[in-house]
Parts: sequence; C-alpha cells; structure tokens
Amino acid sequence: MTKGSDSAATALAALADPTRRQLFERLRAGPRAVGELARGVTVSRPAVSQHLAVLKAAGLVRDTATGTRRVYEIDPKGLGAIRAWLDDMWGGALESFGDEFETEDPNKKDSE
Amino acid sequence: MTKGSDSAATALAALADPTRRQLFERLRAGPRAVGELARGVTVSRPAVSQHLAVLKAAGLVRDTATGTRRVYEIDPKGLGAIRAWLDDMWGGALESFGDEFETEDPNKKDSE
DNA sequence: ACTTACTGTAAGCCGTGACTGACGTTCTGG
DNA sequence: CCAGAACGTCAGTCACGGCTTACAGTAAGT
Repeated sequence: MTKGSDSAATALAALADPTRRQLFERLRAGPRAVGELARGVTVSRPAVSQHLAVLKAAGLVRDTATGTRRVYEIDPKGLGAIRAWLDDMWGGALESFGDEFETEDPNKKDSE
Repeated sequence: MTKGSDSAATALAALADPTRRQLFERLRAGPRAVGELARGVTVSRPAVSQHLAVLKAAGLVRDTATGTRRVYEIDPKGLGAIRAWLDDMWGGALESFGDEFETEDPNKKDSE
C-alpha cells in the first residue's frame, strides 16, 4: 500500500486553495465558528461552509456543534499526513542528489 | 513581506495536481529526461513539459540541458519551502490545542 | 408558539487550468 | 547538408471547481 499517500494527496489539494489556506491559518489562532471565520474573509458564508467541508474531508479540521454555532478547530491528522508524505519525499530527494551534490544545502533559512 | 509563504503557496499549488505529483514522485528515483517521464504517464509529452515548467517555477525541480535531452531533477528548494510552512503550521496547531480563551464570541457560554 | 440567529445544502454561472494536436527550434548522426 | 529525434511553445477545447443567491433546517430567546 502507498501508506498515507492518499490522505496526503487530499490534504495537499485542500490546502492548495488560497481561501482555504487562509481559513486554515486563521484557525491556527484557535477554534472559531463559521460566521466568525466568514467575517474575516472576502467570500460569502456559504463559500466558507463549503471550504470547511473540504478541509474536514481532508482531515485538516474538526467541527463541534454547540447550539446553533458550529465551532471548527484544527485536526492534526491531516497535517500529519502531509508531514509524513513530505518526509518521505525529502528522503527521496536527498537520495536523488547522491551522485551530484552541486546544490545549496537544504538547511538554509529562507530569507527570501 | 510574506517570508517564504508565497513560495510555499506556489509549491503547494503545484503539488496539488495528481499528474504533477506523479512526475515529482517519479523524479524522486533520480534525474530523468522529459521523454522518459512521458512514457510512464498517461498524458502526452507536451502536457509533461507544461507540468515540468510549473514544477520548475515552483522551485520543485531543476532542468539541465544535455544535447537534445533535457534532464530534470528534484530541487530541494521548493520542498524546503513547504517544510518550513508546514513546521510553522504545526506549531500553531499545537498551540491551538493549548489555549481556549481566544474565543471572542459575544454569546457567553462558560458554563459548558 | 413565533421570531431570530446560525449553519448546511442545492442549483447555476463562470473563470481557471489541464489536455491535445500542430508547429518551430535545436542538436546529433550519416 | 539533410534527416531524424527530443523538447518547448501556441492556440483551442473542455471539464473541474470556486462563488453566489436562494432555500431548508435546527436551536435559542421572548
């Protein structure tokens, strides 16, 4: 089996959208309700709901219903899937550089 | 500016495509030419060229022209950008689980 | 019970991007 | 010098996905 590649693929595709990434990063500050999230974004509330549904399907967020409010929080599961995939990729990349190491070291800080 | 977030965003969007991810993972085994890569994929060679251009623009691969062949190899730069962004996200996610007082909902519900 | 607040869902529109086929260019070999 | 191979680019087509408006449902407050 391909390990968690499928989960990583879904999470990767989910985070590819700028709006979704913005919601996810905003959720990083703590759990928030849908309306709260929608107020900080340029798109409409239904759009936010759809994005949250995609993030949820990707295992990136979790929702908790409290009254009429629906609080969303970050789920480390999806993030872990990406991390695992990335780690695997990183190992393969370094292995690929075994013959010719004429690249910059990957330990450098990105001060772009 | 946005630090390496923009690079991470570009790399993330590039790896969101299944075909592109397939090419990238295949490149993990070592440098290969365009025709070589195109033979292992269902899409046409021009499509592969376009995908490689996107990956190159995202800093995920590097190309080296040798004769008529054009060998592509993994560039750790783009992968590093994603890794840095993911690390930042991971820290924020853990932090998100530690505090619950950031909720600014106007509806008091501390008797939960 | 009625009203209000909060959210998810449905249908539809429209822009973005992935794919193809054709063409032009460059480099190697005879 | 000419033929062939390898690759990038261009123009066009078409499906996918994000956004909006309208609607339906549930829970809390008066």
